[in-house]
Amino acid sequence: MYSQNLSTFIAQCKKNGLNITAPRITIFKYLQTIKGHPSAEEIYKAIKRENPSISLATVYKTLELLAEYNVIKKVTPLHDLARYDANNEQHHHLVCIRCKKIEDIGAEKIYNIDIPPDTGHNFKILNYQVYINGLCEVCQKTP
Amino acid sequence: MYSQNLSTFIAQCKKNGLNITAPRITIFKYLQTIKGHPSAEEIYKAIKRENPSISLATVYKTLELLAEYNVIKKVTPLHDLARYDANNEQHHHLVCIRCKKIEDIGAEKIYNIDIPPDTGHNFKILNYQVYINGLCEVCQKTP
DNA sequence: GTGGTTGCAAAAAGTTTGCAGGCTC
DNA sequence: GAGCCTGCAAACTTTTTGCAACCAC
Repeated sequence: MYSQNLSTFIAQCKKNGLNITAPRITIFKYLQTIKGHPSAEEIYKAIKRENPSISLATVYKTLELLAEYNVIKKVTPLHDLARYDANNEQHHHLVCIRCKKIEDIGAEKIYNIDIPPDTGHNFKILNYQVYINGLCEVCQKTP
Repeated sequence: MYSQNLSTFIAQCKKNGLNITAPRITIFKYLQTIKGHPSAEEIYKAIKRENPSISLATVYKTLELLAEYNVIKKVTPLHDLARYDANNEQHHHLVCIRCKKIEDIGAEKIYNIDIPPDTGHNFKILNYQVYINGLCEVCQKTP
């Protein structure tokens, strides 16, 4: 699977006016190497071996910053906190990136989704959900 | 959109050996009424008007319990905390429900997904991600 | 009456912030 | 050298836990 290399990363940082610093390089290299999607805490623990003086706050700040400039991706479609839903039919979600509102969209609206029986990871599929990110009606109107 | 009614809810609770109590009814009714997907805090604030003695801890406990028995749905495919990813190509995710590991799956593996231009919510679509829940190779083998 | 459930308060877990010192450019 | 960035510590937010009192069955 493709993941950008170090020089691309450096170029992206420069383009956005971000300094190239040891913590940033270390964090990026770790993300690039590791399979899966570590949490800030996991990243912190792992890179502490290589750079013992690094702080957890820096890891958080760096990750947020890089994600903000789209240099890395923050994998949390639902923002900060857990949310609950009395609708336990199969359905998907429209997530407003500005006001964080979540609306349901019926499964019947998204048709023809082909999930391959073999994902190439020996993964046993139980169910799936589609998260559509965008702007809700209200946020489209307010600039 | 369909959402189960009160008698179904009561039946489901009984089936699972859960007592029918005032907080549970209140929480369920609120979830059933409200559009969107409130957080525990939002639910707490809203139902406090109707039942001022309710506590936030009870709301958390109730929601977790109901979600555990699949009476309601917890909308947080990524579990507890934020996760990060150096792969900023379009891709989707395999989420192991047991060990919480997340693996990437290339967008090319999921073909033919038809997101309707009009979702029926006047929502402006920017992008979307598919979360596939299931069991990873390791967790399939360990009982 | 029994056991499950609640409310309270305290603790834990995760994340953000302010600031002085240090590093990149 | 200027300004961005880091590390530290403290604060804050979200969630969990322990326990005595209470309520559903």
